[in-house]
Amino acid sequence: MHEVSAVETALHGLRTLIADGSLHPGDRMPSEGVLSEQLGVSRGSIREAIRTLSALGVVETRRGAGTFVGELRAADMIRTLSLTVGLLPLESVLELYELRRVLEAHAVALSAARCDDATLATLGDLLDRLEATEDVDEQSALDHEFHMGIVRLCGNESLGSMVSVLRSRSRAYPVLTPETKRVSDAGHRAILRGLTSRDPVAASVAAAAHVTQSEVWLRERRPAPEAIG
Amino acid sequence: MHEVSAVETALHGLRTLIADGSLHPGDRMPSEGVLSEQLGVSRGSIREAIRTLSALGVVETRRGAGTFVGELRAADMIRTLSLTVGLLPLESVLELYELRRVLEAHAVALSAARCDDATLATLGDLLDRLEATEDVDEQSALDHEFHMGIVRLCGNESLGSMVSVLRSRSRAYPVLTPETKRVSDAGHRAILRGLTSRDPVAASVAAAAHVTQSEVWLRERRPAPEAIG
DNA sequence: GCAGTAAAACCTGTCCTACAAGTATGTGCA
DNA sequence: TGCACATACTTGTAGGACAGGTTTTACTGC
Repeated sequence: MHEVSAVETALHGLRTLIADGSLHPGDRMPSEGVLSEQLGVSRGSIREAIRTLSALGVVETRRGAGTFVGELRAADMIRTLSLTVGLLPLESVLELYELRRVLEAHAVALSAARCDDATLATLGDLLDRLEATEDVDEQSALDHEFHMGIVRLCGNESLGSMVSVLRSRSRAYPVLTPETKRVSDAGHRAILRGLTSRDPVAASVAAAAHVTQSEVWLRERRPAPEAIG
Repeated sequence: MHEVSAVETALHGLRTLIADGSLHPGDRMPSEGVLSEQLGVSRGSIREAIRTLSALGVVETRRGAGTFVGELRAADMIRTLSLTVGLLPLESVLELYELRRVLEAHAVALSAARCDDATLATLGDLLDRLEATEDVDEQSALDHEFHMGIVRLCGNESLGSMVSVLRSRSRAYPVLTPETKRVSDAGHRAILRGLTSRDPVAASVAAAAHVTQSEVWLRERRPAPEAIG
């Protein structure tokens, strides 16, 4: 057998502190110096373990104040994927379109049963502006706002977070041209009609078709990706 | 504005090396000492940045040999979530059941159109053994093997990885009793029938029902979770 | 007594050095 | 050619030191 590394020891210790209820969401963890002594590893190893948990959305460190246990919500942990999806090759992005299609369609179906008139009006305004503008950046921003505004209504934060991650990567590829934009605009209206008539199936089908259309455009054109902020 | 931290500098530098094509999947990265000099930060900061990327499944470190760029597949990055789902409270787990139901049902539908007779025979053997044994640990292992054996066939690694993550957490809750196991066994047979008849809809519906059944049992009993390895 | 301020204690962020331990490389001998 | 060994290189870990934040404490002036 091979020796257990110091960082693994630290990681296990920190995980246990959270898992066994010694630390609750929002609590401040013991300082790095104290943890170093308690777990019997150097402060550097403690810091590397904390970095790992921080990258995964489990803890959050504030300089000078301490390291705090996160809210331990699934949405937060899923969100951490957004830092890495930007490194995936086009092949993987196309693979993720299948996840996005299924999840976004489901989310829209849920939202169709929950949205109110005020929200529908807001979404309609977004589409009006989206159809009016010719600025590509503004189009992308409005498109994202429209879709995420719907997904946020679905009542499942994890689902919304996952869709957000999947969408963030797709946004890096500019597939909208004057011609494709007309089709895209029509797709948006179809989704909104489904929501307005509180028809989950119609809205869901329209969303799935919309995602699939984007995927087809991406497969056809395979443009170079733009950097993600 | 606030100064950019050293670790952020290192993280950005490493990310750029991968994103701009200087480093390809499988390549060995420059040593920590070289990176430290090139990016102008200490070796400790380089190590923390590498830890972050390692936690997110982007790079892989082998002691004495070096740090290597991962395969940059979405499935690998999704898999990193499995280290943290064990920390989620029951409330979040129930939220994730919705994702699992949608994704697993979709995966099973895809598998129904792709599976061959040999695989079906293997899956049938698994169910025979699952129905025969009374050992809880073996039941859990066989159940997992059956489900993942199906999901792996779906042809989308990301989807399979995501379902695997979602299932790993559910497995920590022992909801199987002699009574519920009979229902569970029947559910497994229904899924297998759908696969055998190459009927994606039947298989998908059976899978969704199976997941929902597990969720209902969990909501009713709310047992204490068992530690995940 | 109270408010405000200054000091002290504390915490994370960073860099440095040193060494242990694992891996790959190259060299020389048989 | 093939094997054994020494060497260089790489990651893993520990410890010390200080900078730059935040929180707490204590003190001063009113």
